[in-house]
Amino acid sequence: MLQASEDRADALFHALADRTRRDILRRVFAGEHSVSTLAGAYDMSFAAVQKHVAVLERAGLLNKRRRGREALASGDVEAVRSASELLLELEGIWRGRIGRIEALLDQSSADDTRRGGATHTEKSKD
Amino acid sequence: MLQASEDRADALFHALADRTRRDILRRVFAGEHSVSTLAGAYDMSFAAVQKHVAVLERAGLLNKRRRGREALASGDVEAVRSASELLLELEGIWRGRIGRIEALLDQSSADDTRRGGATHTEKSKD
DNA sequence: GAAATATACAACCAAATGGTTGTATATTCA
DNA sequence: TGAATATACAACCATTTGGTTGTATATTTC
Repeated sequence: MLQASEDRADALFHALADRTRRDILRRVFAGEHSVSTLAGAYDMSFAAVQKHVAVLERAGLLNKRRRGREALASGDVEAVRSASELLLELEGIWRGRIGRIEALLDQSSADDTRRGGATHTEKSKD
Repeated sequence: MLQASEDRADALFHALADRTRRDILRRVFAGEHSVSTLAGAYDMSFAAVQKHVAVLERAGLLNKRRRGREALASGDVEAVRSASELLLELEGIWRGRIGRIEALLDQSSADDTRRGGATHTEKSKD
């Protein structure tokens, strides 16, 4: 489906909407950290932190690589840039790669929310 | 990090993490819309859309003004800018990491005695 | 004044979220 | 080899979320 783009936006912003996850992001953007190391930084169980890391990974905000028994996580700056572009797109500012996203959103918001989405590419049919 | 600041970030990203709310935002950034008009655009109850508008309003992403019996909503660019800055902060941390890596690579040939500091404003390579 | 319209909000419900503990499976180390 | 470590994941639980319907209150409009 073409709503994949909206699914991705949902996942991105949802992942960012938690302070623990944002803090994890700051750490993994500064450098690689194992899940254990990250878990040690918070007052919650290892499993809880592991779930936060999984949410971030599913949103594409971090990548994991394996080194022996540990999983090293590092931030993916491309996903952050995607989020930034989505914000610009909301304001109605279209530039760079956003033009490509536009075509997708144009259709997907019409499908997802019925009755045509709020695209700024005037298709006026009010 | 003040908790109020994190609360605000939570609210901002949470509000953005729903496709209906993002679609509402696109509309109210394009121009003022009454809650009724917005509600008419989606396949859900008026109350549901009203709640979405309330979430966006609490996050500061839109403002409402009263005109007679209707409430006109319009987007607040400042809130979107706040969200953008939060994302830029992450990118900035990432740039710092890249800067440190480059500094280390430089050092490996120079065999300098001095260890690099945490924050380097290095050239970005996009 | 009565009816229609626009908003607000409470109460309710199913599903998702953020946490927990427990178990299983690799991998490293003594 | 056996113990400790690192990860993964299932099952469970309380709270939040996104939707519903119903009711109340202004404001237009007829």
